Amino acid sequence: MNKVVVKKPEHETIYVQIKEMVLFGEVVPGQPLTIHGLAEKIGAGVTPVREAIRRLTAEGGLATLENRRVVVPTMTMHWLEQIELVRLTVEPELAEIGAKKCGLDRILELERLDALIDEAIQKGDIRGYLEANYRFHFTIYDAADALILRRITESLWVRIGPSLRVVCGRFGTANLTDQHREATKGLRDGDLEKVKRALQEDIRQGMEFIRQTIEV
Amino acid sequence: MNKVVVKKPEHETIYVQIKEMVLFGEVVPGQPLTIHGLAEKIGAGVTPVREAIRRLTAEGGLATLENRRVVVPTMTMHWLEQIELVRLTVEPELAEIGAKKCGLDRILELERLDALIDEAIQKGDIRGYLEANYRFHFTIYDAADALILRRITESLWVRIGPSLRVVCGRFGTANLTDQHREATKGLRDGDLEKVKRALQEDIRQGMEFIRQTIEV
DNA sequence: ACGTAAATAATTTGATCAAATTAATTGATA
DNA sequence: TATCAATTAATTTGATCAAATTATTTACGT
Repeated sequence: MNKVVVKKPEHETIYVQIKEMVLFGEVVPGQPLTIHGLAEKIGAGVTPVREAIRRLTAEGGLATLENRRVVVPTMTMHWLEQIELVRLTVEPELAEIGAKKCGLDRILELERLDALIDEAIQKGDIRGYLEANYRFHFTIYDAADALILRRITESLWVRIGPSLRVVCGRFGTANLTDQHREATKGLRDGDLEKVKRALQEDIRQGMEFIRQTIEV
Repeated sequence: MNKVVVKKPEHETIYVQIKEMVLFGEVVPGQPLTIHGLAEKIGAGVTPVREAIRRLTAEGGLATLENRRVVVPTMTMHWLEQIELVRLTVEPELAEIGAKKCGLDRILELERLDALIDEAIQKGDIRGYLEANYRFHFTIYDAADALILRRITESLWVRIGPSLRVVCGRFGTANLTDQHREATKGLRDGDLEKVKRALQEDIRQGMEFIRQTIEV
């Protein structure tokens, strides 16, 4: 009867917290972060915070300068192209595999998230939009049960999170086009190609938005 | 005149050390690693070792079990397919971009490494082969100057390092086919397509070897 | 005012240790 | 012998602090 509760180490939960700060636009490109600052904000010691930072840095969500300072990386055109290349390879693949395995419960969850996205767009709730959007995508991807592709994708999302926040601030949530309805319909109808195309289009549009916020 | 020497933090150098243990076959799939064990072996405190482990774990070179134990992951067929998919997308791309930018100095370096590879194969020097092979590939990739693709590729290589060591042990270095000569020739002649094809073939063969070591 | 060096402050870094967690061992019981 | 609980050992984890490193400010001279 034991092991019902597996208490996770603190560096694990801290990692998730900081990752969500990055993913959901609570930090801004170029923003410096200090270990003590994060530890205090989160209410934890510096040791587990350091472990969490190293982990997120390895995934590209943060970067350490030569000076040992930790910052939120700023997107460059060069990076954007690389990210788009891999996203367009991996995510439609993940979506196709995942769509095949999506049970009704997951489809219902996706429709719920779809509604959340619309609601957030209506309200202009940037954080809400970013979170629901993330959960929508990764609910499909998780169904694929493809750990490696999933982790690569996650490492690309932590890189674009802060930029998406800038996009929302610049253009407003109202202008965000929405391929989620198409994807959900494709799932309902078992039309895998439609799901795949919707995701491809979603990625292309998202990256294009970011491209427009990069000053030359 | 200062900043001539930027002293790197210990967790950085420890990270490199452990990564090379993984990349160059000094650890074996499934092998458990302890923080204290590594700290003692390396001659360092546990704190920087922990940071290094989190980083390498984020890249897939190590894995932490539910029990908080750190192990070298064992390859599965499922993972192999995902890794092959991404490798075949990213590495030929990196090779093509890199080949364009390869100066003579780099080509000479590649020919030197090519000779080292042959030598290691002759001697049956597994560690030497793995290291020279790694440096050969990443000398081309580094020329591409594409950070994101480079880091994705590195994260795939730390995943296959321990398996390659098994391959060498099983089949012997003598049976390793060698596409490096082809790639080098292509570089000399400015034949980018040849470089790309050689890399593709190299990847396919390497992954096929690993496939044969996975018990069903 | 301008640059530069010294002094101060802020931050990161690494060692240490007690507490928490997990693994291995022992011993008792059936 | 096998099983299970209790005990012991091993390991991870997180807080703390001094030292090292880097950033900022101050003081000084031109």
